[in-house]
Amino acid sequence: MNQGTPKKPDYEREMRRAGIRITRPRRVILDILAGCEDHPDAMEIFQRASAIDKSISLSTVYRTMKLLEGMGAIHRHAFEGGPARFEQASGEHHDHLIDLDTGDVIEFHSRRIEELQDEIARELGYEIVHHRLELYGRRKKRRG
Amino acid sequence: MNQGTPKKPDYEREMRRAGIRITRPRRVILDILAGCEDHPDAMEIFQRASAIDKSISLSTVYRTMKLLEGMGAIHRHAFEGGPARFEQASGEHHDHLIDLDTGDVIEFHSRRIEELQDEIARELGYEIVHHRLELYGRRKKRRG
DNA sequence: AGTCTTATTGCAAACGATTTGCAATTGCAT
DNA sequence: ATGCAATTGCAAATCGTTTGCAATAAGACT
Ligand SMILES: [Mn+2]
Ligand SMILES: [Mn+2]
Ligand SMILES: [Zn+2]
Ligand SMILES: [Zn+2]
Repeated sequence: MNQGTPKKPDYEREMRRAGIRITRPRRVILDILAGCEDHPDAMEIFQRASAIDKSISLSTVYRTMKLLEGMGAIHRHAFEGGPARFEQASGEHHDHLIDLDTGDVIEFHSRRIEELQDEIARELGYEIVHHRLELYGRRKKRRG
Repeated sequence: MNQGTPKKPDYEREMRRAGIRITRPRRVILDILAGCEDHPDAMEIFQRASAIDKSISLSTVYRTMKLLEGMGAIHRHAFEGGPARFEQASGEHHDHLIDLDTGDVIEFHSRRIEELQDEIARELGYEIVHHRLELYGRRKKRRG
C-alpha cells in the first residue's frame, strides 16, 4: 500500500522540532497552499488568507513563504514578467509550460530531459543543485 | 561562402530604416555589448558606458536595453536572485549553467533537449515561442 | 552651415515587488 | 499562570526598473 501516493509531509511536526512556532497565520497559509491546484503569487495568497482571517498581513505572507521555501515545503517560481509564484512541494518534480495568451500554467515532466541536463552538467564538471525549465508558448490552431 | 559565420546583423541600418536614431549613448552601449564575453546587468553596462562617456545615464541604459531587446538585438535573462542580465543576440541559441558559488555563467546547447521541448509542447497542443533553461550547480570535487 | 521637427536624453520622482525595524502580541515550555 | 523568545502588523525602506518632463541633439530639408 501507499505506493504512488504523493506523500504529504507533516510540516507541523518538522516545524516544532526546529523550534518554529505554529501560528494562526502559518496554519492558514499552509492550508491554502495544500488545497491549491494553481500557482498563486503572494498577493493572491494574501487575499485568500484574508478571506479566512482578516488580520493576516501581506508581510506575514511574504515571511511565511520564505520560511516554507527554506524548509523545502514550497517551491518559488519566477515566471517571466510577473511576481513570484508558489506551489507546495509535495508532488513529484515537474517543469512548466506557460500559455502566453491566457497565462495558464501547465505542468509537465520529461525524465529524458532531466537525464540530459545531468549529463551536460557532468561533462562541464558540475553537479546540478536545481534547475528551471520554462516553455512559453501559444496554443496550436486546431487543424480543420 | 559565409557558411557557419555567425552573422552580426547591421543594427544601425535596421534602426535607421525604422526611424530610430543612432545616438551617442546607443552607439556606446551597442559597442559594449558587441565586445562582451559575459552577461552584464544594467548597472554594469552603465558603469562600462560611463567610463567611455561620463554623461550617459542609467535610465538611458535601461531604455536602450528595452529598445534593443524589442529589435531582437539582445537577450534578457532573469537568473535567480539578481537583476536582469543581457547579452547580444548575434550567436547561436544556447542555455545557461550558473555556478552557485562563483556566479559564473557557462553556456551550453543540447539539440536533443530542444527537440524534446518541442515534442512535449506539441503533445500538449502548444507551439513554443521561447523558453528558458537554467541549470544551477556546483563544481564537482576533483577525484584525487 | 542654418533651420526645423521630433526622437532622445538626463534628472528626479514614481513604481511594483519584496524586505525590514520596531513595538505590541502570541505561542508554548516551564 | 508566568516568562521569554518568536512572531506579528504596520509603516517605512529597499531594490530594480520605469516614467514625466523640460532640455538637447539627430538627421532631413534647405
Ligand atoms: Mn507546478
Ligand atoms: Mn549567454
Ligand atoms: Zn525539470
Ligand atoms: Zn534552449
